[in-house]
Amino acid sequence: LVIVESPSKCQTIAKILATYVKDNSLAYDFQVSSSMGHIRNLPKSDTSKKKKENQIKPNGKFPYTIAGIDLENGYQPEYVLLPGKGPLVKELQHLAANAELVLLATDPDREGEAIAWHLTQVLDLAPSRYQRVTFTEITPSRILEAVKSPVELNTNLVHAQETRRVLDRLAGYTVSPVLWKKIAPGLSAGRVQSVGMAMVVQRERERLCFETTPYWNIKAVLGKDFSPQGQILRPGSSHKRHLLEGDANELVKVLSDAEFTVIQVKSTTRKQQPPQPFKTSTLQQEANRRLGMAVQQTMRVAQQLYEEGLISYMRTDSTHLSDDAECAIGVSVRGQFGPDRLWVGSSKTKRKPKDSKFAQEAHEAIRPALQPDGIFLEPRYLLQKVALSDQAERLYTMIYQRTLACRMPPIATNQTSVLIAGVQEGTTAHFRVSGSVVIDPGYTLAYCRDAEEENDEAYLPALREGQILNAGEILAVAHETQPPPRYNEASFVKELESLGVGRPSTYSGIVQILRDRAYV
DNA sequence: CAGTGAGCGAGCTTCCGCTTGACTT
Repeated sequence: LVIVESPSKCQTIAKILATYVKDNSLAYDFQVSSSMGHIRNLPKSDTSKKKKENQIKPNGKFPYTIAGIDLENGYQPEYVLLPGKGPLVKELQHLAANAELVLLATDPDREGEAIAWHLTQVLDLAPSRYQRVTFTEITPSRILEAVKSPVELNTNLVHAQETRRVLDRLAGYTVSPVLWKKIAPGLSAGRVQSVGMAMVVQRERERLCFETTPYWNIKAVLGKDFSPQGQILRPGSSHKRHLLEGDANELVKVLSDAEFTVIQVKSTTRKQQPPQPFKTSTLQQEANRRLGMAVQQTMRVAQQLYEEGLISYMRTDSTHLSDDAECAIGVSVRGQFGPDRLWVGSSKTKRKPKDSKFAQEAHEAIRPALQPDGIFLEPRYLLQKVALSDQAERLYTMIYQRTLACRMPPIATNQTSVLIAGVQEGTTAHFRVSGSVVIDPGYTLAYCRDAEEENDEAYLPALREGQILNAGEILAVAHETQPPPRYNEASFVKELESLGVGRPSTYSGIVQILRDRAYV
């Protein structure tokens, strides 16, 4: 009996194992089943009987209790079956009893290890009756490898999970009742949500104490055929100069008859590396920015795509791609953009996946799923295969394009920066104007950049050093300093992840709690 | 005697993280 967490994996794994049994690589017959995530948890609240017991403390201590945790006895947790899991557990018990050996194949992360341990308890498995096996990809070679080389159940991980669980309850169930009493019933506090809330509060405080300050700088419209709108620089510096209104107007007057000369033209090539494959947090951010989807909506649609066998697992903190996926990317990129557009890079230049230091990497990156022929389904054939909502189609297309782009060359742009001096009666003012032109679109052929990123581009006419420019209009332009922006769902999730707060399966839930309980 | 209303007491809210599908709006 093989037990995994997600039922959608069962059939795939069963099929793979069956082929190995057929060619005698494996000696058992296999049955694959799933736990559907966790099977046990701390009780939501103590039974009234237990509460009464706890009210009278023989040792005279203040009767303080936390549901499901024995405070007097080394914080021993009490576990109960999750509501509704009874029939499933019974079925697993039955299967386990009739199986020669139980392979615990839950996810190779902290929660997965704990689920495996809970299974040993609930299914009453002696150490000789079970083995722990792990794999991060559901491919024939990896599955065979895993089954042939079982590992020890990692009790350190199991303890870590239990500690996490107990601490979360201790904190949440201690602070929340204070809020009911002091503020309003039904409020909540916890290790994750309160940190998220604090982020929002802190940002709002920064905004409140921010003093908007007006400033001016000077724009010079020069030349006949073009109008480079340069920014005036601080004397002897390459930084933009911020002026007071009076000084700005004064300078406009002085410069109105100035002679403008190009004193430096600097051109550099800039390369921008392709992005990393999607993981949950970045998918949520991009779907929010590009498709205008709420975090929760993104996850719902991604779940549909996953169930249709169109994308890999959508709750992941890894940007790793399997070898099979790399091959499929090669086929797609070569087919659509030509063989020279596949960018393997040398071992030095290749961008290594740089995952968050909090990542547990139980799964792959979020990418298109491999079809039976070993390649990705092109977005244009998507609707022929399966009926999908507009949103699902757009999300799949975004994932497909991003996955290809990750293995394509960097985008190269030519950045030109021109320094112009305006001289009048001994006063010299330096202006700078910059432009950028794409010389090699690189990965943007597959995955276009944000409108925001493209805004940086500006056409610049050919200019040479020493060239005299015709003075046109000189303007003082008023600006205001801006407070830091409020979070949106995307930037909020990004910040949570970078702080290591929450997990891929909970990002959307955190947003939901803050909204539903009207904390924000 | 039926209906009304005051007063009282009991029970509930809450954490985080892993999974679906069975529910209702």
